[in-house]
Amino acid sequence: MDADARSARHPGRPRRAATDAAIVRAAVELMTKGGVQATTLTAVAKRAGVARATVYLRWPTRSALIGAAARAAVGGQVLPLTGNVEQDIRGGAGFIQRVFERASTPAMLPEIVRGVLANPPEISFEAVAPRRREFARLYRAGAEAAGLDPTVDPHLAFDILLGTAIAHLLANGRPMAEAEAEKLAEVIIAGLRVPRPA
Amino acid sequence: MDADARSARHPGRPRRAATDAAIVRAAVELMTKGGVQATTLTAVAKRAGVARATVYLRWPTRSALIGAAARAAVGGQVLPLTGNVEQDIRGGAGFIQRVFERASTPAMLPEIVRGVLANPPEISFEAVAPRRREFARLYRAGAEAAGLDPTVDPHLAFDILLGTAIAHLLANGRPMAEAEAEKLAEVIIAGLRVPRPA
Amino acid sequence: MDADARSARHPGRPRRAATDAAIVRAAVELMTKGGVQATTLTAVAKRAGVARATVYLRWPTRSALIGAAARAAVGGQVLPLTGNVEQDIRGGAGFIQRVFERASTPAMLPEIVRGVLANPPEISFEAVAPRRREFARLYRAGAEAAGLDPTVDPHLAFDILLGTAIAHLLANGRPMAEAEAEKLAEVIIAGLRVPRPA
Amino acid sequence: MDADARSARHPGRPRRAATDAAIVRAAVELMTKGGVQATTLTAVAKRAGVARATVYLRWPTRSALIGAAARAAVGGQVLPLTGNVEQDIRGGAGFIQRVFERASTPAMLPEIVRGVLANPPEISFEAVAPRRREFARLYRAGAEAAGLDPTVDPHLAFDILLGTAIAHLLANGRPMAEAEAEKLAEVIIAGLRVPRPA
DNA sequence: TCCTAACCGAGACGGTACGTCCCGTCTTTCA
DNA sequence: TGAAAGACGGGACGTACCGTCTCGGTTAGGA
Repeated sequence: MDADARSARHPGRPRRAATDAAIVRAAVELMTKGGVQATTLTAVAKRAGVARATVYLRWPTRSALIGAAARAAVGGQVLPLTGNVEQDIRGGAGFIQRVFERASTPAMLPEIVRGVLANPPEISFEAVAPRRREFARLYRAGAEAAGLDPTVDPHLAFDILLGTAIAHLLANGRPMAEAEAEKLAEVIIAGLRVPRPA
Repeated sequence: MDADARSARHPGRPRRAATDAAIVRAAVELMTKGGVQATTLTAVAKRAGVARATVYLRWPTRSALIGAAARAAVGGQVLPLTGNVEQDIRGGAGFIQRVFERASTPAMLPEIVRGVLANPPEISFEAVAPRRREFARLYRAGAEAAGLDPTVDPHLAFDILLGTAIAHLLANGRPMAEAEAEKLAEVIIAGLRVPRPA
Repeated sequence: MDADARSARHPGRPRRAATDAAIVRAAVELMTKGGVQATTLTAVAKRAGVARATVYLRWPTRSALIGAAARAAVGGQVLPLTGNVEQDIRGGAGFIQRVFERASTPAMLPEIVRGVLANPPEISFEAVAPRRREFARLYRAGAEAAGLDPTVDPHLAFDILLGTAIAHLLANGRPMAEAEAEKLAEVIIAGLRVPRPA
Repeated sequence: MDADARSARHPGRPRRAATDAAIVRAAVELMTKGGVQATTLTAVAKRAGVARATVYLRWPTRSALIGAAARAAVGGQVLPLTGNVEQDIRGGAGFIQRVFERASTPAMLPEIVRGVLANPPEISFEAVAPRRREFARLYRAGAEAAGLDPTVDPHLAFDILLGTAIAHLLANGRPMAEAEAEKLAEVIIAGLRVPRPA
C-alpha cells in the first residue's frame, strides 16, 4: 500500500518517510519504558521530534498508532516454516521464545490483547501472528505423513505454543527460557502423535 | 486477618459493606458492556449509586478499582482439584473453558494482562488464577503415580490449558468450545505420558 | 441570651463553654495566619482539639463560624465615648488606629466585608462596629454646642474615620500610623467646624 | 510591551481576543448576580461559551480570574483630573459615588479587599484605583496654591473619599447618594484649608 | 446509684469545585 | 500541500472541602 500511496502522484510537499518510522519507534520505546499510559500522543510527538498534528496526518487515532507500534514491534519478524511439521513445531517454539525475550513484547502484549479483543477490533490478530494461518495449512497438509493426529484443529499446535508463552509470562513475570520452550515442543509433538499400533 | 480487622473496633462511622460490592459490580458490568474506556469512575459511581469520593475511600486509583473488578470477575470461581492428576487436567480444561465463556472474562482479559504485567504489578496473577500453585503441587505429588512425566515443570499443564484458552480467544474472537477443551486435555495428557516400556 | 440558655434547664450533659472559645480562637488564628481559604472547618476543628461535628453543634455553617470569629476579633473592644464630640472624634481615631494595628484586623477584614455585603447578610455591621450608632447619637446631641456642623449626617465623622483606615490599609498594605490618625482627626474636626462669623 | 508582544510573531494558532473579554464579562456578571461563591469556573466557562481548560490557558487560578474581573469592573473607568485641587476633590467624590452606584462594585468589593490584602497580593491596589498616585502628585504640586494644607499626606483626600464610600456602603448596605458625596467633598476641602490669617 | 439524654471523637458519605492532563480538531505561519 | 506550534472544546482524573450521618464511648444531672 506504500507503493500505491507513492504512485498516486499527490500534489504539494511529499511526506517524509522517515517521519513515520520515527513516530513508530518513539511509540514503541515509550510503551516499553512506561506502558500504555505513558504513551501519550504528546509524548510520542515530542520524542519523535514532530508536531502532534503531524501524527494525526498519518494515523487517525491514538489507538491506531499504538496498534501500528504493536504490529511493528511484534509482527515484524516472520516465523520461517519448512513444511516439516515436527520441525516447524520445534522451530515455532524457539521463535516464539525469542520474540518474548525482547523487552518490547511484554510491553506491547497488553495493548495487543486490548486491541484484538476491542469491539470493533483495532488490531487484527493476523497482523501480529502473520504465520498462524500458514502454520495450520502446513499442519493440515503434513500431519498425517508425520504421524501426527490429523483430526485435531490444525491451529492447535500454534495456539498452544503462543498461549503457553503468554501464560508463562503472566504467571512468572518473565518469558519462558529456551529449555522450557524445547520441552514444550516435545510435549506437543508427543501429545499429537497418533498412537502406534501395539 | 479479617478477624483481626473486625475485632479491632475502628472508631467513626463504619463503612457500609454493601457499598464495596455495589461498586465492584458496577465496574464489572461497565467493563463487560463497554470495555475499560467506558469504565469511568464517574460512570461506576453513578451506576453504583454512590458518590465519586466514596469510591476513592476504598481504592486509591481507577486502576486499583479495575484490578479489583478483574479479580472479582475472574478469580471468583475456584477450580476444584481432586489429586488425581489426569482427572484434574480434564477438569481444569472444562473449568477454564466455562470461565472463558462468561462474557466478563474476555471483557476483563485486557485489563488483567495490563495489570499483571504493569510495573509495579497492579494485579497479582495468583489473585486471578488462585489454584495454579495448588495444581502444580498436586502434579508434583501425583504425576509419577499417574504415569505422567515427573521431570517437566509441574505448572506446565496448567499453563498450557490457560494459555491455549487465551490464544484461542485472541485468534478466533470467541472462546474455545467444550469439545475443543476436551481434545486439548487429551493432547496434554498424551504429551506428558511417559513412554511405556516396550 | 446566654442567661436564657442556662436558665432553660436542658437535660443531658451540658456543653463545655471552653469549647466555644477554643473553636473561635482557632478560627481567628487560622484566619490571621492563612486567610479565609486556610480556615477550613477541618483545620479549625483539629486546631481546637475538637471533632468537626462538635463545631456543627454550635454553628450551623462555616460562614456562621467565620462571622463569629470576625465579631470576636474586631468587635471585641468597645470604643469609649464621652459625649464631648471633639474628644470622641480624636479618641475614635486613636481607637480605630489601634484596632487596625492588631494583626487579626487586616486578616479578618475581607471576611467582614464579604459577610456584611452578602445577600442575605451573614454579619451585621452593628456587630463589628457596635458604637457607630451611639457615636451618631452623641454627635446629633452635641455637635452644635461643640461648634460643629449640625446639618451633616451625624454618622459622617465615624464613617470617615473607619473608611480612611480601611482605604489606607488597602493602599499601603499596612495600617495607619498614630500620627496619621491624629492628623485625620484634626482634618475632620476642622472640616466640620461651622465657619465662625467674620 | 503590547506592541512587542504583537510584533514578535508567536507561532501556532493565536488566541481569540474575544474569548478573554467574554470570560471576564461572564465572571463579572456572575459575581454581580450571585457573589463569589456563585462564580464557579465551570459556570464562568459555560456562560462565556468556552471550555474550562481555555480559561486556564489565560489565568492560572480561579483567584487570578476573579482578580482580573475585579480590575475590569472597577478599575475600568479612569477618574479625570484637572490639576485644580479643589475641583479634583469634588470631581473625585462624584466619580467615586457613581462607581459605587453600579451594581458590580459592591459585588466585587469583597473580592477586591481579599485580593489586595492576600499574602502574596493577588490584586494590586494600583490596578483598581489607578489614579490615586496621580491625585497625590497633583495635590503635592497644587495644594499650597489652592490654600490647602501642604503638610498633610497628599494621598489623604483621596483615601478619605474612597474610604468613606466603602464605610458608607458597609454601614448602610447601599452606596452614598450624590448629595452625601458633595457634602463629603466640602468637609474635606474645609478640613484641609489652611487657617486664613485673621 | 442508676438511667438517660446529650456531648464528643472519629470517620463514612453525597455532593461539588478545583486544577491538571490528555484527546482530537482547528487555525495560524512558514517552507 | 506538509509541517510546526499552539489554541480550543470536551471530558476524566484525583484531591479537597462542606454539611450530614452514624457509630462508640463518655459525662452530667434527675429519679
